[in-house]
Amino acid sequence: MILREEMEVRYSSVDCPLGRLLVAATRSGICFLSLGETDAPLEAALSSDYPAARINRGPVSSDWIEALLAYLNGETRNLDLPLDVRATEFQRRVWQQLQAIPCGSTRTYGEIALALGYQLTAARAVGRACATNPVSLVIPCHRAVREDGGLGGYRWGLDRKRALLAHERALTLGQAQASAATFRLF
DNA sequence: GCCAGAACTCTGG
DNA sequence: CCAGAGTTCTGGC
Repeated sequence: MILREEMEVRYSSVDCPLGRLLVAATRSGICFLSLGETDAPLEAALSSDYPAARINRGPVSSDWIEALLAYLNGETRNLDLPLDVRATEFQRRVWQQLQAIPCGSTRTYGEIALALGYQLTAARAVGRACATNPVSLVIPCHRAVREDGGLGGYRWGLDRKRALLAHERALTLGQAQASAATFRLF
């Protein structure tokens, strides 16, 4: 990930249906999100992505955290939160495509490549751009899947990707309550 | 700059 | 079904 000197990052972590959720933000928006079992690896991932930033545990907008939890609890389907992420032009275009995928559906890496005007073979590069998305959930990289029906990969664990897609599918079918109640990993 | 390696996809055996 | 090649981009050296 790109480093920005003198960047001030605060982070906070909470329990959520998928385990631990770490939210990191600058003054202007969310710059990093991670999901895992325990805080330690999530903190390590944060510093690894922002090696030059001044990172401290501290208050993060409760509105943002509430919005994320509401989404994970099936109370809302859209996440429209301010972001503060650095990206190459290509990444920005891919991430924009990801955000255009409606909750409950998916696109293949190849479809995204074509939508951007590239050859189908650019799918691999699209996968790379998805993999380096620093703000999962808000930029829904879990909605990108393989052409052959496979899930592809997920930085925070394929079980979470699978759970997120099942959750969103259920939400779309109007089974929010059922989904919220059964949202689990294994 | 150059290079190896990707969260891919298609082809051929 | 598996191996290999082709495409496009990125991070590290």
